[in-house]
Amino acid sequence: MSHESQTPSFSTTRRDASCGELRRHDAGRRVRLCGWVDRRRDHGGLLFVDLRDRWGRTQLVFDPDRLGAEVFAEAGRLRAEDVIAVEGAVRERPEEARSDKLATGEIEVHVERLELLNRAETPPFPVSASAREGDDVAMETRMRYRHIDLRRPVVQQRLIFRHRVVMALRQALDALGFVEIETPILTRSTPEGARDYLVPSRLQHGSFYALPQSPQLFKQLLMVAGYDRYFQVARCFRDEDLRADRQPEFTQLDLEMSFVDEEDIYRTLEQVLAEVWQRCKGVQLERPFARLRYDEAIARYGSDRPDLRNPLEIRDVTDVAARSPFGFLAEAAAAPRTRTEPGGAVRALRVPGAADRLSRKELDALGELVAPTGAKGVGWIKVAEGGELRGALRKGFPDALGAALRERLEAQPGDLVLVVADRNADVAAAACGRLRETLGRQLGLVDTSADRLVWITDFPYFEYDPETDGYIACRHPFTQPAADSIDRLEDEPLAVRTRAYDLVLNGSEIGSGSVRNHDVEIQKRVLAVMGYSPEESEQRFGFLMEALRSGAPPHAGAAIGLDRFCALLLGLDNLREVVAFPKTTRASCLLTHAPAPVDPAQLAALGLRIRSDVSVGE
RNA sequence: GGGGCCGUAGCUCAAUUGGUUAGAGUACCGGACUGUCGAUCCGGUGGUUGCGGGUUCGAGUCCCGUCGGCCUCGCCA
Repeated sequence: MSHESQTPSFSTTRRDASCGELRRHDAGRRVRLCGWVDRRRDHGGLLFVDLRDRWGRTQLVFDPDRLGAEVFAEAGRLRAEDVIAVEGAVRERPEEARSDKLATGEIEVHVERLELLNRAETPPFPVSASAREGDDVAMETRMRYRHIDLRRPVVQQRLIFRHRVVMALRQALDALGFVEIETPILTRSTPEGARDYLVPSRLQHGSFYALPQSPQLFKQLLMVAGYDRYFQVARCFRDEDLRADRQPEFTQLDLEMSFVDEEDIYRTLEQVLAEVWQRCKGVQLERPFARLRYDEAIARYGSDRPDLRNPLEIRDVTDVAARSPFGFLAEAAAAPRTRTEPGGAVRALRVPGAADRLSRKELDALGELVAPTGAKGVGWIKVAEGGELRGALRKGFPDALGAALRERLEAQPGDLVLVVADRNADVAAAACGRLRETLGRQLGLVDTSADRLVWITDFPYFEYDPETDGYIACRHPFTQPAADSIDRLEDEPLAVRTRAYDLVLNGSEIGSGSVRNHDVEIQKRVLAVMGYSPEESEQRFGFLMEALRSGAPPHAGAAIGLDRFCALLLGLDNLREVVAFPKTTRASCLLTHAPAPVDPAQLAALGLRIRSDVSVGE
């Protein structure tokens, strides 16, 4: 899984070595070891105990011929997870008794003295790595006994891997002149868009701190303060519903630089991440990373976080479909762009050689797959041996249209072509994106042998919000609008693009960032588009505006979702696997039973009273 | 807030159409065993089937409620 870091010396007052380091050349040494009883194999007249710590396992031999009867009897009473200290002689194992399953398999320690440091209750589930496979312990049980779960070698390796990732990041950033600075946890609400966790103030009844959703504003203030290059391994809090890839508190690698543009952020992060791959996975990352403009990503992959390991690509066939005798094709193609609608489109996905790989039933099921995107259905055409088209949709592309379609898609005999038409191009794109993802996986087209990173750039600044008939920022509103679209801020907000970027790894967004507004006038105009009056802007973000007026350098930054990043690097799909003390989907900690009711006196001190007539969520 | 799945021994699971005394592996306890490494062999303990109610001659199984966990849509970068 990972590269061993160098083992430090374990010589302390209680032990001479860890359980993972003794080798054949240590034979003859007298050593003291400490650890947990991993497993014991009791032969009556001879007793083996595997002693475990986080560095490995070492076989202990209790031989009554070399041991007092009392000590041997004491050894016989050892049970899994008892904590012991032993002293004995390292011996090379007999040839036939060597084990290649253990790094220490060539030696064993013949115990002469045994000290039981602490007796352990029978654990609720096995800690030993050599427990039977396939009997995965339920996450609920693991979280309830997390201190024991965390003792399992697989879990330890994950957290240690995470540590190595963080260390690689820290060292790489330090080498580049970055300064790690902590920002407040008790702060005030920042406009990140999520619900805040609130902390009541004892000294000011009725006022609340908010836990930060990110250090966004603080890091901008640090740029204003002249700190040039800042980073932080920052805890962030968002009080929203949970998912496998979402915890209520999570960690970001947060960074910000002054006197830079996008390119500097790209180069910096690429260098820092290459360091992580190098040191944590032993892999040389290809640099620079790939780049895609947002509209290009949507057009070719139907997603703003495409998995580039999937070779399938979407093509636009709107112009061909516009001439189709099929009404739904021609109408979708002709749907006009309006103030709030992007216009219609017909998109096609060619799946090479797949004409015979999907059954009629599977093809019909694609419609359901695509339904959540709002698409009405999926048409399909197969390219037969002679090049002629097959399937119900072929009549929608007669004669020259069929040829045009084949040419556009570079379709070969044996190919399957999936077509989605919609009066909203975004829907057609999203539907094709889903088809691409699902078929790529289902047909085994995704090349999982290498990690693929890609920057997504040139996002639209605003999104139309039908509920308020207004505009909301797609990213966050402190991003600079792209220079060549800034004039459209007031008259055509949807045409404005941001200087924001996402970093996508194997189809998952692992980070995002932007070039910030350092010009207070532009910042005001952006907030105005979002419906903030100058007074409101000043009231909510006054401290930022003030800072921007006080000598703010041009600055830009980014943040990497560290938990998700580590999970992806380890090929895990649940953040809980890389978080030491994770929470459930209801945001409780099964180990500490947080959140919990508090003493009435505590509430009184805060000036709070719990109303029983208001249910949760109201 | 909505949807889906799940809850049986410490753990991982089984239990026919609603049927009689709820089983297995492992863990645990006891015994045997001097080269094992998932030790092996023999024996044994262990159950409020999450909780509450209902239907039924009869409920682990069906229905309602509730608690908890997981996944997911909304929400959230």
